[in-house]
Amino acid sequence: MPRRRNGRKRVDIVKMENESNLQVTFSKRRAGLFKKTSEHCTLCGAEIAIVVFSPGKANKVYSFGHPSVELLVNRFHGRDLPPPNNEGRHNHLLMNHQNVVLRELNKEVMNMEEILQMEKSRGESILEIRRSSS
Amino acid sequence: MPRRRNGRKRVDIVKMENESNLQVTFSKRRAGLFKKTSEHCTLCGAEIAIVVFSPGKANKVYSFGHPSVELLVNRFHGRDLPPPNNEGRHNHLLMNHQNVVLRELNKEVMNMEEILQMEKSRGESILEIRRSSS
DNA sequence: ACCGCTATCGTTAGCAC
DNA sequence: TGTGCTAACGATAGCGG
Repeated sequence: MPRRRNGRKRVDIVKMENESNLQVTFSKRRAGLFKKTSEHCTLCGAEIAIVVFSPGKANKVYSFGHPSVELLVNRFHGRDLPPPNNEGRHNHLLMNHQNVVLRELNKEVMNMEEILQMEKSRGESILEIRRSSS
Repeated sequence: MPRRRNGRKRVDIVKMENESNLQVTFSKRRAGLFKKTSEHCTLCGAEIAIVVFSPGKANKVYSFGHPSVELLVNRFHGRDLPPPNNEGRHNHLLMNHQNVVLRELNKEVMNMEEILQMEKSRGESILEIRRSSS
């Protein structure tokens, strides 16, 4: 007789509290994430770099990149890496780049605010329809 | 009368040949990948940077990073950024400030992503209710 | 090109070991 | 802690608009 199990339940996307569950979930989902990343590369011919730091004290690093993390990160920066010994120059370039990122993030926030507004009114209009058709 | 559709079929993980299908799949799977990445961050408190270049001529770049792609990539390279001279120190302080701003902005984006998701599923559940009550 | 739909496939939470 | 299982959940291929 096959023993009935409960199976999985929905899980809210909020920080997990239970430490040991968190570890298990971190491992499982990290594996899934890397698999999906690799599939995305192969299926679509996309070039992807991903770097994951584990939570907590361990703070181990896991990475995957095709063709390579370095190459893609350099291309992301739109330049070759500066010589690591020239600190001032390095920081200046980084700061310039951070300004760009800041600008882009701000744009992102603005876009999302717009989308959110649209979603809200969509929901409300549906409520309107329900109300008026009841 | 509800028309029966075929639904999805298994798909081998090999480079897709059909260009237009590839574009669609790239968009859909990229969205899924970023969602999973963001969920991994939130659920497990992991720190993740991901950079995706679209295939073909367009070669657009999509990225997500928490706290930020820069910070994580720098940590990945094993070089923290503390220069000791005055100018460097000045820049360093500025950069710390910018990192704080980046973190805040990223949090904002993530919060909004969450809210947006909730709004979306709210809309969908309302649609469900409408469907089942009609 | 983009969005909505849904049958089907793929991922994973909760257990048991 | 790690491996294996499976019901249930979530992602998405194939269509239609």
